[in-house]
Amino acid sequence: MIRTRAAISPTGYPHIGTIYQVLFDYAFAHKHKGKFIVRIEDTDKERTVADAEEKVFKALDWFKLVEDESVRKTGPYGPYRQSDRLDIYKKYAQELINKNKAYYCFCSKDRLDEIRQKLQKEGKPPMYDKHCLNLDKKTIDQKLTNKESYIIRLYVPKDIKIKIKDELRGEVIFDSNSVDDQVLLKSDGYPTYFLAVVVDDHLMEISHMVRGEEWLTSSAKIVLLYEYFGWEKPVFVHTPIIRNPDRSKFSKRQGHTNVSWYQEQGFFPEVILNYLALMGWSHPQGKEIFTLDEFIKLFDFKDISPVGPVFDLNKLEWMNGVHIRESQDSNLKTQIYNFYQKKYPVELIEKTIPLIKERIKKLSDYLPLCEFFFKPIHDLSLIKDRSYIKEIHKELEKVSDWKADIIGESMQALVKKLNVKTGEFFMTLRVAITGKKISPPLNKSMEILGKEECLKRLGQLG
RNA sequence: GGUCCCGUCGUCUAGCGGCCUAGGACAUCUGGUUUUCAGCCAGAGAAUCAGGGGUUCGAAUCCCCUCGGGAUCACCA
Repeated sequence: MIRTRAAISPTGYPHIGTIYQVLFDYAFAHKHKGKFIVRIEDTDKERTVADAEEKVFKALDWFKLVEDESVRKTGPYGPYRQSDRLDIYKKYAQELINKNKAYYCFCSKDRLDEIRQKLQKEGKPPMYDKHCLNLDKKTIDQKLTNKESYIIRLYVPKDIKIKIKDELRGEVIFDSNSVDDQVLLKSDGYPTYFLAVVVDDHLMEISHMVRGEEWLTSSAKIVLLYEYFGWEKPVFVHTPIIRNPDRSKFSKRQGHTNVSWYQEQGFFPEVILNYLALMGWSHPQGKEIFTLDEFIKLFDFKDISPVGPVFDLNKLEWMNGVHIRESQDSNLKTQIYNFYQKKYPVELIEKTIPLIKERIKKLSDYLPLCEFFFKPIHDLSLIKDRSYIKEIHKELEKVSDWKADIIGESMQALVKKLNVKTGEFFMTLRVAITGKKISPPLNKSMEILGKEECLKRLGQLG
């Protein structure tokens, strides 16, 4: 049974990188008729944010990357929130102590800071000096009965090689001397990430541990823990991390990392997924546009390239534009209507769709282009020559059959009569009607606006 | 700094020893359609496959070194 999981730490807004991970988890699980689980990793009390959990689920719903098991959709492996599993971690930490694979540490934070600083000064990696490793049993018991504050550390032996097989990179070998005696259980009784993931992934029977490449270095600790417990390891997959243009980790300083931004801009979730899928993975036939179902069918971790891809908003916009152009008009109408909180009359939006479909790349492009349909916009500074606006008004009054092509013919005739430049004339008319130099096709727009409204707008200028 | 990962057009990538005088997509530029802007159509430029050594009849593809970039080194995840 294939079981993948997203380990979500509820510390803020859903990150686009998280969705990137989840996409792979979800696709792989679905491809193999397995299960995709969402686990809330809230073992850092300081950083946990109250409504972050809810936001994550909302984001997953938006993308339709819905999980099979989670805190809100309970299954046989719960609880799915780590803060609800504290007793479990304690038990397993104790097991490691009993096996001599972990040990109590009573060092003060000050002491730890001290040795860290000292090592750093010497240019060495800052690691714990195993000071408490060899405390005798009596001392430990005494300290424990005295209720001294303690943590539990992982025992990492000297001079061994720790091997991990990564699905994308093959075998990666670490020297245990460069692996720190990681804290497993904190003084507040909460586990650290390392203990918690291993215990949970095992108990929840996760078959593929998919996480970002930033975790690769620390996977030696994970491997050690699996071996200490005597548990079968999952398949390790370290996916590339999305990069900024300067190739550093994708950050909000250089890009838009919050899912909410993409929602506000009017990107479509399926398009974002399509785009994300193309980062590190490519369709066997070189297709760029495909559905999630198609991706699921074709996807395999083995085909992901380990190179960290730079996020290209340009291409995403292009894709979103393609999606809009390929949408059903009625569907697009509803999308726009809802996007603007139903503020604008849906019948009017419907009429404008054919005019703007090829002109917008995201839903938020709609209003700047179409606002004039809903209210008059006048910008006199854009009009060079207002002298013939009265003529236009007079001419349009005569148009009885208010249709785009007839309006157009009448205006063309006026251009000849006035002997002015066609381009200039229509630019004047365009600005008079739409308030902007860039607009949807003019005649059609005028038809939609209606004769009365058009004459009114011209009247106000003439 | 130690350790680990990575390195094909500006960007995403195809390529898995001969089909590569390196293909596609986005972006850029040019022309066409045109009453603006898009869209569409046509075309162009753009990678000495990071560099240097090997292996081989033959290397973007295999090996080694160098360089470059990234990640990580918390009682954070």
